[in-house]
Amino acid sequence: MGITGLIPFLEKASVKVHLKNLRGSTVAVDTYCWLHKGVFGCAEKLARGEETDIYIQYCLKYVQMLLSYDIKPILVFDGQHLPAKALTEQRRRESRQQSKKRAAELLRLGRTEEARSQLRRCVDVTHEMALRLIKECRDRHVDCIVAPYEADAQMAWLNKAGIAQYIVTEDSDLTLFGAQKIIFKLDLTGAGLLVEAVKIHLAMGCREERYNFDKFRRMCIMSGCDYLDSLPGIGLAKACKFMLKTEQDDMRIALKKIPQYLNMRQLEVDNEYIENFMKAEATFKHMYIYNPLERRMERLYALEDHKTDESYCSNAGSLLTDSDMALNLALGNLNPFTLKRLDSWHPDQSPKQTTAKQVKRSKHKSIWHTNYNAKDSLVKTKQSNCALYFKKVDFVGQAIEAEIEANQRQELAKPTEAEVSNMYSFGVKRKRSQSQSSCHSTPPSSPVQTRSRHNPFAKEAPRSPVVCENGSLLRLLSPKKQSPQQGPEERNRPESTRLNALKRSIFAKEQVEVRSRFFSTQPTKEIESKIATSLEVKQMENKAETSIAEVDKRPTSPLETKPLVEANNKDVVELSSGESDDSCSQTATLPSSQEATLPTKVMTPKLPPSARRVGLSRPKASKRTIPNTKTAKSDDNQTKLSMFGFQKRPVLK
DNA sequence: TAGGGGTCTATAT
DNA sequence: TAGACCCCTA
Repeated sequence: MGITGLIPFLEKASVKVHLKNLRGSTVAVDTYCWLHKGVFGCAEKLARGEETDIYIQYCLKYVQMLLSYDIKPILVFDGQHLPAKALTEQRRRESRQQSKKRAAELLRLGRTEEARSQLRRCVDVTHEMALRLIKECRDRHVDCIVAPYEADAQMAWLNKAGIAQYIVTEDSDLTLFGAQKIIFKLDLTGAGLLVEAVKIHLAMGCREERYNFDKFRRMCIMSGCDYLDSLPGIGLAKACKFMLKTEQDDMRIALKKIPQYLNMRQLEVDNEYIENFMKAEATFKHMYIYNPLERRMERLYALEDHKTDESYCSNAGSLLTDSDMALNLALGNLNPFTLKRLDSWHPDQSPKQTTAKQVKRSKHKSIWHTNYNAKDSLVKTKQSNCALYFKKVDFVGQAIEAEIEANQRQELAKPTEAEVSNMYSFGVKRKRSQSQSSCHSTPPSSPVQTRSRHNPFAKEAPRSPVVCENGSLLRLLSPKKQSPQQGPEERNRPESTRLNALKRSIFAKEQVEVRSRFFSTQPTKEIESKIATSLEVKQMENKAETSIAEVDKRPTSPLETKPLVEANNKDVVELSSGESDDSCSQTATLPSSQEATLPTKVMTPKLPPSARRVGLSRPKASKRTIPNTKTAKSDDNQTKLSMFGFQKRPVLK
């Protein structure tokens, strides 16, 4: 869930970063983010119960990338669910179960594309899958650690202890655990967005001397987090306003002033909300982590350091008294949910000469080494501009010099940033992106600013006039963006809007199926180059239309031309029969007997544009009915909260 | 008009 | 999980 809108909120505390500038450092990685993305690419295989290592390879690509920049990765995995999240997890399991049922139903109706979409939602990342990755990492001498509870707290501790200088994650919650340097949105080109805790006051809009981290954390909790829903009508902006106004450090007193300070007289802050707020704050501060140097569990911050009453820590996990069990959990040898032993690897035992496969091994010192100390996390190396300079990584078992040479050749052959910019710049601007880029406080590191897909954080570069300021080729070609039938209002729109509508209608007529967001096929490049040289919008439409015909004519793979496969009703019944989806102890896969129900790839009949939801507007039927909004919403909120294991919260009168 | 909140989509290959 | 988009409220 995270903190809604936190990453954009932290824009003034953020800066674009590239791994080449982090050489010699250690990075803790929220590995479930990678696993989730990796699983997306092979969800159908997993759902069919087929063997696949696509998700492993996906993660290893990132590991390899970090190593190639001489960065020591520490892969961190989630452990047990916190009691506060048990019901959330149950909800997720139910949701997966629902997706499984829907997939079965859709297959029965022959709507296989939609069924695929549902299948992607019903596959979960299990500890067994994580363990496969851990084993691969062991082969490569890459450190892994399973947190007793949330990986976020574990990574924040690694950062606090000086073991990891940076943290890589997609989850904005991590900022609340006190991590100092967090890299969001790391991509396979090595680019990411660095958020630095020391700059958070800039995002909050207050002077440094009036800022402290507690204010920020409290603001985030107030706006709604994993451990506490927000009060109705309170988001980040209002929470920030309140935290800047109040001088009261005792939140039990301060929170009661929310209605006055925010001029929301109808808001009621009761004692239950205040108690739950205190518990949420304690959860972020005092969650249990595993200290690999001392080989014991401890709290992220000691209770006495923050003068926290232990009674508030009921959601911050509990201490495992069996130290051997705690160690084996941290090593990944135990299933965190069932505590069943799955492996017996131990860092103090000499590594087995297991693998016949040729893998590159890192020679960074392991955090599990008995003589490891935080100073070992910084590896002194010379700077290099070559992104794939393997020499510094000091792998063994490989012809390194030859590889360095090959990689340098490859690096030199890459297009320059300016070339990439030319290839991918379409001049698209969405309203939100504009506002974000306008208040970016840090200058770009490169003299050539790009907006390429490879560098999504690059600012708009001064460049030659673009042909189509109003929409990218992507938007042009996307059949999802078809507008409703043109009416009288449509005719009154500005010319550019009408032209766009016309473009969309052209493509609707052509029934183009666009598969790649990046239009990587050859005909697409032709479209781009044609459009780039055209100055007349009308002319561009004609050319695009021609190009679409080319796209349509492109040879289709045998898989694409497979006839629609009728679903096997018997299997569908089995599929939807509600077998338990216990992600805690089993892989969330469908029985292999259901394989026949999943055709490899089929073309589905297209819905007419009018049958689709255009944009994201809510269907008429689902519009909120104003008079009942507050009561309905607060009821819903209370339900949500009770599912979190907390009591009902204050509602609007 | 700013901001909260609901809904939908992409994520990989 | 984040972001985009849209609708609604104060």
